[in-house]
Amino acid sequence: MTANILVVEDEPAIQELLAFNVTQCGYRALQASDADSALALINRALPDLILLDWMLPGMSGVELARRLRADQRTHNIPIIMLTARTDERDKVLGLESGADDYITKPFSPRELMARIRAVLRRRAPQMSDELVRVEGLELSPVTHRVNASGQNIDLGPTEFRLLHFFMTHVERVYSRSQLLDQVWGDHVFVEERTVDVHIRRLRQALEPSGLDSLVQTVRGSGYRFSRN
Amino acid sequence: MTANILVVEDEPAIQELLAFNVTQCGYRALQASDADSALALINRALPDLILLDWMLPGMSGVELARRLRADQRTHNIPIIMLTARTDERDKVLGLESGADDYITKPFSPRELMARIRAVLRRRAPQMSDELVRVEGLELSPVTHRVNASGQNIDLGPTEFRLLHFFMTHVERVYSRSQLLDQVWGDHVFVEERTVDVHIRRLRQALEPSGLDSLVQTVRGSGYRFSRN
DNA sequence: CATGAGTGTCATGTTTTTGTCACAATTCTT
DNA sequence: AAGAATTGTGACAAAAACATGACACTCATG
Repeated sequence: MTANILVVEDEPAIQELLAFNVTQCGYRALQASDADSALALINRALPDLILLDWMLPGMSGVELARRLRADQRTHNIPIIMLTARTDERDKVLGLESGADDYITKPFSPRELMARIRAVLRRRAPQMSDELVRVEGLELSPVTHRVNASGQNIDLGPTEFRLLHFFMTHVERVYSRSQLLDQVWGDHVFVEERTVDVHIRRLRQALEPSGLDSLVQTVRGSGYRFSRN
Repeated sequence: MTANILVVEDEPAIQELLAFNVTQCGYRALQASDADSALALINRALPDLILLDWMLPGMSGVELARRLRADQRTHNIPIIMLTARTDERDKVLGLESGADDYITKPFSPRELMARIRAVLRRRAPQMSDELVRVEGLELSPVTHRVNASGQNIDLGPTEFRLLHFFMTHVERVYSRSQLLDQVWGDHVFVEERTVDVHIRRLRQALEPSGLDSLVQTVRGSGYRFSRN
């Protein structure tokens, strides 16, 4: 879920600064200090975004950007170009390099982050915003509402995600740790029994509509969402 | 249904490049190289969007933008400002002059297109200047007024845009960053919490009419405008 | 140049959410 | 049936999310 961001910058201090800011914001930072090792890294672990320094030893950032655009696999990885200064000469090159955004040094971390988020958001594939229906239950990711045969049901964020997951994965049994991975995220450290508590809260919320029986416990294995 | 885009740029090479990219993307391109001929063209064939160079011989781009905003008919034509400068003060100026977005040279065609699409998309659902009515609330984009069952409500510019956006996007939940994109513009670097403050100001303004309950907060997700 | 409106940010209150635990209830083993 | 696992429940403290009020800054206007 967290995006991988590749930082390509030859000056160690700036590279570190960039990587720091990136990780600080919850992204994973990959680092390269020249175009060749960047290419190698890109082929190995396709990043979700590339912060690319304009000037690099050997192959320049512009050249690297061109190559990435030429390759089918890397064709639509967004690139944010880092430039030291905006001078006329660079303008012409910049128009064709295929970068998605530019940022000139010196830059503020906030501006950098804003641009990263903006670019990622633009690229973000639209999630399945479809209305999910199961057995008289309707959950709409878009409006963030749940209702059981007309009656509105309100849930806390976690219960909402949990129900959403269940409704899109009916019939199948999930262990507590699987649910933690899927609903909480695979990086969080919480007790497995916490799942029980949220299952209970979900059932409690569904109770007035009588649909709480959809949340079934499979002793020794986990939970399942299903009619029957 | 293809949109007309007016390119106002004095440097012939860049003008051509812009026009080329614009048509390449399926839009119709109109061209002008100074503010006066731009005005003439605008009055003749109202374009759907204007790409406006910051620096122009004679009347500057900023001045032209101001005039367009002052005129009833051109008041809501979206403008994307093209600027060579990158410092914060100019950015603010550009925005307050009424531009919907701006882009600094050097820019890539990709970036330009992304912004054009973004701006057009933003404008599209709002259609014309029709009076918007929701649940006893009336908002008129033309007169820039809001009233709740006869009682006039006055709002600051930001609250007005926020309410306008909400009224034309009822029921759906928007995250703070989405609201920043939609109401502020996706290039503005402001704290996400700023949204909270403006939500509060909007609620405060709606309170006397009791309609403040339409602005709902969805914990962990954002805000929603809706009855219920 | 003072004034007042409009904004963005911050510090501080308030409310909700959440993870954990202790203990009750249930089911399974022997 | 007793004991061992396993799951359900209610309570609670800590954390997170949100609301609110204050303040500084900018800018157009008089």
